[in-house]
Amino acid sequence: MALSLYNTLTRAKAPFVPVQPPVVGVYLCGPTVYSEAHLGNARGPVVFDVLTRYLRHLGHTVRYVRNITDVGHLESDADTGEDKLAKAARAQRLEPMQVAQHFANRYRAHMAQLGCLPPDIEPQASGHITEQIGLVEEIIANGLAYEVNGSVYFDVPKYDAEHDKAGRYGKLSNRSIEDQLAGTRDTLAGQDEKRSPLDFALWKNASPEHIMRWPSPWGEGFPGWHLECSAMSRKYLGAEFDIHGGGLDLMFPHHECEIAQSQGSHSHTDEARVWMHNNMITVGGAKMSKSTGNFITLTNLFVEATGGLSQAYSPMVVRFFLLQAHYRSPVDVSDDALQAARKGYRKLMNGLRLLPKLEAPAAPAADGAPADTAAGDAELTKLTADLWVGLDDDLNTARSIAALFNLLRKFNALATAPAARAAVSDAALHAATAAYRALVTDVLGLRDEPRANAEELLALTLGFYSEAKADKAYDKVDVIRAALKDQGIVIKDTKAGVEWAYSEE
RNA sequence: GGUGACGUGACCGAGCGGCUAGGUAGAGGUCUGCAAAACCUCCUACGGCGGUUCGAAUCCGCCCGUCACCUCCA
Repeated sequence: MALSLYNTLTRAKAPFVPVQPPVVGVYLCGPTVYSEAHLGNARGPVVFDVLTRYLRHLGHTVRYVRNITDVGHLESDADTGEDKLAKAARAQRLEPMQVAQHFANRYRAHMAQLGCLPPDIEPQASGHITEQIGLVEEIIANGLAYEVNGSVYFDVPKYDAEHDKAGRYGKLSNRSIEDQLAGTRDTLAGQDEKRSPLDFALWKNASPEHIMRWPSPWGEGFPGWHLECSAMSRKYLGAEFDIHGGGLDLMFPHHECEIAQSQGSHSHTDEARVWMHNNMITVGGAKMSKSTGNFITLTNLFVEATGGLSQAYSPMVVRFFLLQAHYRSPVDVSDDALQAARKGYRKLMNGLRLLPKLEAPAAPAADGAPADTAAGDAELTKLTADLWVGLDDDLNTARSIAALFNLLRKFNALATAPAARAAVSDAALHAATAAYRALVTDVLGLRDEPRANAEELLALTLGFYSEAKADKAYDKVDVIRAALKDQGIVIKDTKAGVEWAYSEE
């Protein structure tokens, strides 16, 4: 079976076929780095981390691009038109880039904790002003944008009329411009400069107090809301690449505008063949969102009981929790759900620890006769094949995880019952253990999080050492000394008692 | 108002017309110095009302309820 993905553009699942095999280009809309990331911000990166891992597992060469937005988006409710980064910078008396760097560092650290491999390219909007200006010029050259007072706007109605065939404005989110005109609010600053309320800014003129500004053919200003992703994805992945991802809340207007910019530039493409959108994380049934204050930051979640939860939850538990649901379903966070995820995750890790034991060759039968393993092997092979069915079906990690538990039950039975072990061949079992390990660690990206405290284990060992010494059981004493020395630890018998130090050898 | 989701057993969560989802919790059992883990068995389901069909959690209609987007947002 082959990988199928749900494409928002077509509203259907289709087998995934690379535009230019063997390379697969994947772009994920990254964070705006002006504040702490919350749990909701983690879902997309985790989902697309699994996607890129799985594509690589399938043999594709992936170029995974995830941007950092460090050119602040405008605050919707700020009458000054101040952007988020500038606002955060002013509040903390810092350079905007200092704010961006700080939160970008924290974001990367959090993503690493969550087991997300770093993207291959992590472009920053501020480093691609030239490309963005170039894109605006292309759109102007095509007659689909106009300048007013140093700002440039995309002409949505004109674009929509001209692109009847290539795809009207609203093709991604399934909206018509008529509907949108009926429901438009006109509260945004600079609205009066637009020819149509649907038009969106490609370039904004910077007011004198605006700190983040760059020179352009239209004067000093800063790029529009949606421009960076179009410019940077094209630079690093080409005018038409494979997969563009992001949260469902980015579908409109962000991704819709990206497509319009791409179609309206010299690219004339939908930017990506496949558009994928992960659903939202909710708390108490309501979407997690910075602006409403309804969120749990990753920092808090990882280290303390927060947001009504009974305890902190480790990054791997959180990752497992997210993957236990399908990415297009909403996920509600609750203490009960996280508790269940914690136990399930540990069960899976115990399975990982069981594998080496299973990989030992089967003991030969007492009578020397070869065992009949046909039935046992068939069952094992079926359980193993089932592991990938879910992932192939639009990255249904929930189903693959269910299959893992089914295989794990079999593993546990084999590990405790010699008769059952004899009923399967080494080859079939090895294939199964290899698949389990590959799915858990390589594709789902779940790793063991040791919970034991090394210092406490050491203290326990030193207790046994002291007892053995008191008993003059020097054979035990020597064993403990030697074992700890292998770990780089030396035991020191001092007048004050037993102590330890790092071996300096 | 427009667009789009969703409502599954105590909790979470798969399911895309017939065939065990899975995890957690609960009950009983095997094992066990105690305990844990593991294994076996069991227990609560498909919001409501109609319709299509030999057969529906799964398709259609209506109703009730929840949510998201239409403004920055993963």
